[in-house]
Amino acid sequence: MADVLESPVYARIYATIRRVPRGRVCTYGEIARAAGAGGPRQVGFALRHSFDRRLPWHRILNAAGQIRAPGASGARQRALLAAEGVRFTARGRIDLRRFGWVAPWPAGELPR
DNA sequence: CGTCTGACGATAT
DNA sequence: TATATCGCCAGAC
Repeated sequence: MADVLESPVYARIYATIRRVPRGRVCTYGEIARAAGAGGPRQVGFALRHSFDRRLPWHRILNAAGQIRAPGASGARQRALLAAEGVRFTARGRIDLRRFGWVAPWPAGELPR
């Protein structure tokens, strides 16, 4: 199990994702910044390889407020979000000004 | 090492 | 608003 996903950076990525509140959403880029990850694509990688990790993975969208999860996951994501009260625009996007959540402080650090 | 891929993001058009 | 392009970066091989 010497999985790369067990490294500290992934632990921070997952920890940050777990902080996204129900009914709110966050972007790949914001998670990456707050977790001190290499970048948005690393967050995508983390999610793609994270079955069964008790993560609110469906609350992660791209910077345009669009679902980027591939295939069936996309439809599932949309349903999960709708179930938490997140509303979509007519063209299937989410208004980040309204549902967006920004990490208050970087993972690992505490406010002072 | 070099090359390719991708659940990204910013910018130009 | 949509598409094209480029920058970015971890992993896979």
